[in-house]
Amino acid sequence: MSSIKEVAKHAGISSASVSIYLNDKETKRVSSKTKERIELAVMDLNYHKNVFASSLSTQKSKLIGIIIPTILPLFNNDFTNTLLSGIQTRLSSFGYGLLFFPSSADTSIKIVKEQLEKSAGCDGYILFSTGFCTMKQIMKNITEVQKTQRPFVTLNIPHVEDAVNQVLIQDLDTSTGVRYLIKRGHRKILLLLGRSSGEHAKYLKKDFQYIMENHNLDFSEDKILYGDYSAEESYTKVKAALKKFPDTTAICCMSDIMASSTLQAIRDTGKSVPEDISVIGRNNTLYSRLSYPALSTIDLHMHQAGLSSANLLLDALNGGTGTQKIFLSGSLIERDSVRTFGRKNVNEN
Amino acid sequence: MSSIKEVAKHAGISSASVSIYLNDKETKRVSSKTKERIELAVMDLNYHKNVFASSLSTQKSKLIGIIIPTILPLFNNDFTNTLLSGIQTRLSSFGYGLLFFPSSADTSIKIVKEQLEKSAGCDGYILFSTGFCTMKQIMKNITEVQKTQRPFVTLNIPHVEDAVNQVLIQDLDTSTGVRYLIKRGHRKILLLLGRSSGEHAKYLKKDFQYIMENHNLDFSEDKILYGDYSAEESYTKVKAALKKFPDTTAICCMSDIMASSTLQAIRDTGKSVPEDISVIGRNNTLYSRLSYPALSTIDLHMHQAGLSSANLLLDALNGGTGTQKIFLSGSLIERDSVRTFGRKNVNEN
DNA sequence: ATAAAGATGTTAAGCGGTTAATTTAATTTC
DNA sequence: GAAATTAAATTAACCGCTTAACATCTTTAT
Repeated sequence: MSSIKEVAKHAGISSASVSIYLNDKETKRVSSKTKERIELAVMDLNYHKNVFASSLSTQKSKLIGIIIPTILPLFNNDFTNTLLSGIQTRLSSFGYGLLFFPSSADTSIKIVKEQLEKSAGCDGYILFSTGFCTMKQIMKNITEVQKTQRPFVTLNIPHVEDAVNQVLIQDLDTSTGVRYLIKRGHRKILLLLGRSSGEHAKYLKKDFQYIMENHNLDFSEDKILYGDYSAEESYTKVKAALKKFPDTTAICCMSDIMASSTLQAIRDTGKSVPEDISVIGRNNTLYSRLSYPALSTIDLHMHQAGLSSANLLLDALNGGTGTQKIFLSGSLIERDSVRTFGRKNVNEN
Repeated sequence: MSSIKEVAKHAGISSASVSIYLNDKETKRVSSKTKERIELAVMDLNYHKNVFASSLSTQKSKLIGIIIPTILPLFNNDFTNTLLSGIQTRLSSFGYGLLFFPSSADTSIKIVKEQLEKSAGCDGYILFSTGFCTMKQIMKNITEVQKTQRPFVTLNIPHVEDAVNQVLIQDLDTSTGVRYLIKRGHRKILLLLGRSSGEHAKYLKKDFQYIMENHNLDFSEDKILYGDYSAEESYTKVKAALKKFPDTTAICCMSDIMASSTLQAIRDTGKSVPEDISVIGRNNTLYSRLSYPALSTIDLHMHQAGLSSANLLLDALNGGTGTQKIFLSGSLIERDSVRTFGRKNVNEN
């Protein structure tokens, strides 16, 4: 790897001139003849600026660290990928790169610490949360990122009081889906969640119970299924539950994949969707569009969430003062997997 | 951000000792009392090593640059995501981070140049190709990466004669799928590709034509459909093609998503799969498992390809000499979307 | 002709680590 | 108790780039 000094020597000038020119090709501080000579030397030596030296010197890296407290493989989760895609789209157009430095530590906090450690020097961070994290862990994670003194944004993390830039995805709760099913006349409803542990799950359970009891509908713990976000597990759990609760008329799923699997499970027990059982998914991914019947689902606008979080970060990076909280709410996408059950009661909330 | 000097001062020792200890906590060159003092100072000052300074000094970054010649959003493509997931899994466990530095340039070569420019200093690279690239461009891209003098691996790129580490995904051609359909008695076959331009498309077309003609089956250019890798476009194209070729009995698709969409298109023309028309997908993604009927598909083992490419890179990074080419071949996954047509002719190749 | 202004270059001190070489201190050996 | 050995800590050069400050050379203005 040739250095700026070699380029300078090759062009017969000082490295300062090279640096000045390379950082601003329109500069007036270098004559056009010299510029040509530099260009030539750069070509001849196939010079590439050393990013680390440059970052060290300028204290800017044009790099954003993505902090995801999980030990699971990345890029393997539709939900996260959509967020990342949005983030990348926006950040790229402003010249920022993305840095992923995974960790193999065993707790969410240790993971975050290690990721921050390894990516120290980034201009900013985007902090994710995962279903695993408890609220305590989330708060600790936020504290860790704050220690870097760099701008950051949280994504997929519940609202916190602190002065922290946040993009908040509403309708992470069950209410939209469940209320919709109730509105359509369903009373025997099953809820298919991802994992049973973690802050999010706790919240969802409570929420579901609240809604059901509020509408005087049957609720019991075992009407909540845990599909582990996987197709297989969801299939198994739904099939078992349908045996246990054969009068079920609707299933509210916390992901399109799980909903798609639910479709299979229902089909394989000899019932059909939506005639016998209605199903609603979540996230409006391709899965919901491609499944048969096409799934009604809740669009969480994850791509937009990614874009928005990048926007917040860019604001902060450009010296924007004050913290922002962006609330995104989901929208119901009606397709073919939900039917009205019994008589319509349109006015119910 | 506190520096190593501040830590040293705080601990009352020289920065060299701090550096030595921090890089090897078991070192004999620092006394245990001093170690404690360093630990304390690090805690007090919330010290994080500056990655750029460290990389500059050691000429190692523990970073792998991912070079993907596309201007499309990343993390938005099942195919690439699966590869990335494999790569990340393996590289992470060896402490490497991933760097994405997208570019907005307008040609594949410029993109690669810009990405390399911005990520100069990475320990190694993984070079992707995309459907857009022609063979010429691919070769130029390889040359660009070679110029960095760093270890690199190509992924999703056709075999090249040069001494380049490559993971080659066999069955990128149509033959497996088409031959399988022929073997099952189909003669009126449609091929659904992604894009019509680029090296890959050219190859696929030729391949298809060869197989069809070799089996004395009807071939014409318009039996090749281009779904642009998207669900919508595929749907439209398949629907139109079914009108044009109503006697079609099988469709070979170059992605599960496109196949899934094909399923819909067939359903919406009043025919059923596999009774009237057989469909085969490609990549064995969740889409193929979750669709109805479950899609027969060709598992390309993309996750393994990602792992393998990381392995190659790690070998090279550790001074491994010689180049390796890993060939991965796909396996046919038989599910419910293909039926035997007419009489079986098992012995046909 | 001379001062002022403008254009073009260079010098050198960082940025925050790492590490070979060296010094200083503590032990061991005889 | 002096010499040799080992342990512990330090010095200072270096990684490659940036940039404030300074130097030199042209122009332009007066």
